[in-house]
Amino acid sequence: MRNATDALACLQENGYRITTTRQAVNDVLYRLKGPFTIEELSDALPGIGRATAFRTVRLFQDLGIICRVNLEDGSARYQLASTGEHHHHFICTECGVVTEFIDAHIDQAVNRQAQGANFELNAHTIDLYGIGSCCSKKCSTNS
Amino acid sequence: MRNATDALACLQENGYRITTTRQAVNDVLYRLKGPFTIEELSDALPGIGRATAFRTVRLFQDLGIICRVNLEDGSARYQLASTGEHHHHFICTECGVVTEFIDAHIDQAVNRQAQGANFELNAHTIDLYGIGSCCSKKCSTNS
DNA sequence: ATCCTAATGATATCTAGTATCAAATAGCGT
DNA sequence: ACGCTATTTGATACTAGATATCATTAGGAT
Repeated sequence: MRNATDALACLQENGYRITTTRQAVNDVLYRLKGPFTIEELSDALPGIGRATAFRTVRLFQDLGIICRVNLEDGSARYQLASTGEHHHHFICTECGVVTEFIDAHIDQAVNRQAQGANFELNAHTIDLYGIGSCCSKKCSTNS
Repeated sequence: MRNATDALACLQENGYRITTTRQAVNDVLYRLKGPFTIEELSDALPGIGRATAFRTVRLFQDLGIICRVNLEDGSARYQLASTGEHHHHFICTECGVVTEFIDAHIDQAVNRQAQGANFELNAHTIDLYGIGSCCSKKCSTNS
């Protein structure tokens, strides 16, 4: 899911209408880039109702255009699925920025653990919380 | 945190009073065993107010007596922290049972990944979703 | 251009969780 | 055992995040 038009094509392919609302949401997605709450998205789209913001986010999520990030406290953020692929998250607890990463070693270790426990693995989430490079400069005095 | 009385001792050690309410909550915790929502806990304790159920769960969580499990959909469940230690979760998407596990290999890989990305890691959560041994027998026909 | 269905927005509602505050009570000193 | 005081509790109201309802709007096939 690279280009802004891909999302629209994806809508069409799946039998959903390309409405001005969905185009507007899509535009904002590609402008925001970072993780956003639905409130933020809704604020960025004054003409669009809250319910529709939620509906559209859910639709885009179902279509794999955006992915949900669960924060430590249970609150949700969303962002463009930069890769449609499987990935994990660095979540900066200072500024909330979420960075995706892929790590084959971790995935291997996870798969081995699941096999060893006779667990039929369908999905897994790995979220790392801490201070990212985005904020570490400011925090050079801690610990 | 093995015995039901340990939780009460833990309360006392931390300067919290051992009230009948907290004892009742503690009893239910040890009876429920599996992961529960606060509503379920509240239902199991008719005499105890909703607000107190939430308060007590939070307190027990802060004391490490129970741990919070974030489900895929963002909803929260709680269960006895079988180890006070760092651990991860197998979450059975059939029956909702959560099993804890410890895996040094995964933790190592996570730490390496964080170091490589110049990310000051404070915490991480790893949740595996799939069919556990609790349910795999019933599902022997799938895939 | 017309028509039908999907999508939208306003609103009400729901759920999870927190704040408030008066009443109850744990547990201390005596 | 008794009383005192700070902690805890329950009822209630409230907030935030999200969904249901439903009349209106608009996409897009014809």
